[in-house]
Amino acid sequence: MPEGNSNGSRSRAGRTEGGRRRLRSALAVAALDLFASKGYDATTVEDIVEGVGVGRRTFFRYFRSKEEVVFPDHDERLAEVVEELERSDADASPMRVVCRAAETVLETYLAEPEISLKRFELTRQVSSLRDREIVSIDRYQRVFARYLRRCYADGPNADLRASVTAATVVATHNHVLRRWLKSGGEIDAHGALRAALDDAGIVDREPSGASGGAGESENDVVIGVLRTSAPAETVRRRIESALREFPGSG
Amino acid sequence: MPEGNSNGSRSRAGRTEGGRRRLRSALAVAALDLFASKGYDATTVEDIVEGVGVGRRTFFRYFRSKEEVVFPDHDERLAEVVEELERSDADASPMRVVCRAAETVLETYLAEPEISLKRFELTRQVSSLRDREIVSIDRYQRVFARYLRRCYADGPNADLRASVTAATVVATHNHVLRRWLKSGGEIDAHGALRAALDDAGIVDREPSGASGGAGESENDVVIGVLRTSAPAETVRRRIESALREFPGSG
DNA sequence: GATGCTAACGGCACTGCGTGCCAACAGCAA
DNA sequence: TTGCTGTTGGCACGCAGTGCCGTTAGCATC
Repeated sequence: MPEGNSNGSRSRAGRTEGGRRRLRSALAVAALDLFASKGYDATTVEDIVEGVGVGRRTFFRYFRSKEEVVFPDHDERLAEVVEELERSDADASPMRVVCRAAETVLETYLAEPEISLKRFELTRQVSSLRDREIVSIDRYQRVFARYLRRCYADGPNADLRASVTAATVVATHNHVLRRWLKSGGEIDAHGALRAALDDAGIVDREPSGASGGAGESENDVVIGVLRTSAPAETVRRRIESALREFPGSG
Repeated sequence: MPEGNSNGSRSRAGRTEGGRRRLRSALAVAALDLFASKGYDATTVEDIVEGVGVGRRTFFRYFRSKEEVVFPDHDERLAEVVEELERSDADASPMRVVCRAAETVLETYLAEPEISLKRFELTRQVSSLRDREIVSIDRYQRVFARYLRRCYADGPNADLRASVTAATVVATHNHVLRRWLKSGGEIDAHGALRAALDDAGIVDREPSGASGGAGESENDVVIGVLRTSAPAETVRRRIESALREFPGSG
């Protein structure tokens, strides 16, 4: 009789389906409450499960680690982004696709502001959680880079261009997210992201009339930045780099 | 008599100064050897200290954790970069300073190729070590961004520009480092970094004659990239962004 | 040479995370 | 009732990392 539980009444009811998500949620809520009240390090898994009335072993069946309870279903989120990239229109500008994906990521934070803000507070205080978040952000960046690398596959310096572009988009996303978090979720994050992507020199908006063909490009003005004293190779590279921003040329 | 050590003869010699570094090095070597031979996870701290003939407790006096033995004196390296940025010429182009710093970081890898390559092999196999490296790379990026933020302090969008530039430089550095590691340390990493920074559209080279003054800028040609259908605000931003690349205008 | 001080080391015990294993139990089908 | 499956709790275990204390080497001092 392993029912030697000091906790008398517990709904040991069979959780075939919906019960699992309820319990998972209950564990997460209890954990975050404790983390906020007595600190992350001072909170043991024992403390968490005690409040929910469940065994310590069960906790690790719902979360791989104590840290994961702070970033639940992060894998699913990442998988969603991967899927979004994979099913993206092959004709669309890769830059635009990635920017959309960044917007999707931002959306996951905006969808539940109170949780995001609470997590932000936690990650600010606990270094191990901060590190964990850095790692998950890097996962997104990797996924972006992989997608872009495929798009650029035939061009020169595909790998470098993909890495740099992914880094730029992610850095911009993080900048906006940070501002949103620091504002307590007040500012218009979507608008800020659009503006920031624009400021960062990334083409996000679809050109007004054209759909990516080369026919309308006569209206475009190409401007680059270089010195007349620069070597010819540099000039070539810079112009190539500039041309990449136009759809249909990548 | 807690000298109940099964290990009979051990040089319990007094290590006042040089002995510390020797022991630290011996521990690191023993650890890396074991990691390579029987795997990181399968190697316990007990195993490591056993070969060196030292107590388990002592290991943690030399390394804060089992992971740190793979990335020794990473904090010092970071501190060196911070110092390099702080004592940089205030008149120099911030972009150039950061690129130099990235070169310094690359140099720390090139200085001891066999260790870097061994560590690369380890981080490829062990996810926790990979995560750890991602975090330390992010530390550099943060330091770069902080420096650039100060330089851009008076300009518009200083924070965003600093973050994006830092991300770009770091991504470029990582790209080159990765290629160097994958080549087994064969390729010319320095040259590759210069070329990559150039490809990524970053101004690294000092202009041939001028020293950053405005007097010589008549020789410069300003070229940007935008669409004629873009709103006026976008045009203004893009031109501003282009002008930033010239020394004396940031 | 005896004494005291400091720094490093070894060992021990302890906390806490994460895991493997097993018995118990609910739900369902035959 | 019997068998099968999935979930749970408890238990034991390995291991990382820490606090504590006794011991020892090295050095200065009397």
